Amino acid sequence: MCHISNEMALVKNKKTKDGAEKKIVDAARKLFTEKGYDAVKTRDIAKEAGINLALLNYYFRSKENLFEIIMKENMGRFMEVITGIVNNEETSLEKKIEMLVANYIEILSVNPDMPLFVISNAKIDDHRMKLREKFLGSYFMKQIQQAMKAGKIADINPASLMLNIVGLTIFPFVARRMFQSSNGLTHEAFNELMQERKKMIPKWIEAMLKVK
Amino acid sequence: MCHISNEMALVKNKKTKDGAEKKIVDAARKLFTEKGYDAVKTRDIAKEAGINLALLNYYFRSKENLFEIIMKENMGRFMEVITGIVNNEETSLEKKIEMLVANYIEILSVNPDMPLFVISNAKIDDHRMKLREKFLGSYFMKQIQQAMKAGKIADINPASLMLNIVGLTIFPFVARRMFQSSNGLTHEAFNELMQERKKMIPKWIEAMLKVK
DNA sequence: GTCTATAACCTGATAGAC
DNA sequence: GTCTATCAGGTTATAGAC
Repeated sequence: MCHISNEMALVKNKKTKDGAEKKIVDAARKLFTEKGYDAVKTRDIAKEAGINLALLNYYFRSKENLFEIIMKENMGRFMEVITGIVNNEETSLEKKIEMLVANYIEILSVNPDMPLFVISNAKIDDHRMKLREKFLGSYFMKQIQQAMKAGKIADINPASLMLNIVGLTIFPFVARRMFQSSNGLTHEAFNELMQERKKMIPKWIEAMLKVK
Repeated sequence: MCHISNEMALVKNKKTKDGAEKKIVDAARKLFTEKGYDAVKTRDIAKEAGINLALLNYYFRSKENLFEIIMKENMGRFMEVITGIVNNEETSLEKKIEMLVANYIEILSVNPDMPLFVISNAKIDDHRMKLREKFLGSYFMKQIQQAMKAGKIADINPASLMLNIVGLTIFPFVARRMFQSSNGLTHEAFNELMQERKKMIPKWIEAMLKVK
């Protein structure tokens, strides 16, 4: 993508980035993802980043701006993964479902608060609408429709199928806090459960696809 | 339920309640449920209720107090329904699943923002932990375990089964805003979709319960 | 670039008139 | 009971020194 001779310049321009700017973004990502926009104060971010409040505004001009950056980051990661899997013309239907589930769970195990962040932040409304289009306009959907015509799977509303795959996979993360209370599931037990579901969900989906 | 002669007294005691107090609660319910605790300002509630800010504090003393009332309202409705269904010793496993799904969807169709409210409000942490216990300690779970022993259904982690039922049912409401954008699903189409799912989810669950 | 100090604004809650 | 006015504290953002 770029010549070796350019790399030094790149490093010089963008710096190695363990400076204040990166510290602030890291702190913002952590706090916003955990608690949402309103609950996080710019002072919290500055403190978490170990820098001064004024510096945050020097780099990012406003709280809203900083939030926007984190949000795009989060949405982007998800979208990339989905798009890659869902438009691959080489893989089978079964493989796609398996990959979707596995990749979601992989990403979310590292960043379990992300779904709640995406879903519950009113500020996101503009950005998050593309998931549906990405799914419904994909090669994956073509495969589904072909299989339905061939009688290999039962008729199902595409939106419902999408809700089933995404719901079975993501819902546990969304509702995670309801089960991880003091006397509830430990962090380890939750992850174990999700690893188990990673194997089962594709099988469950297949079974569902045979129901008339 | 109550004698006609009592009705006048009731009206006198509790008032007809289209006074300020009810207006405030109604406004608070709407806004809190839609946007969450932090995003809603007491001024917003007062404005929505068409009364003055001071009156809100006169009746409810604090924002937190008012929130608590709404929350108990929301949690209460859900809990009642679940408890009733899940501990009924007369109904079959299949019937219970069907009733859980149908009742959830019924309640949520009227109040579609409720799940997001419950799930995403950090303030609720104390109250919401009982769902898991209610489920896992129920007669419903006994039936599941019996059926598993009898080989009628495949072995499944009880927590996973619960996540499947609740997830398939509730997730669409949680993620609703992602699909109901300008060029997305209309309100009517969404409700139609959920009515369809009301029929299908019990069948899907049954199919899943046969997967090894 | 980074800091301290402070301006400008927002928000929950109360005092006090009616 | 209901209102206007206002307080006390918090919060975002900026000015200005270094």
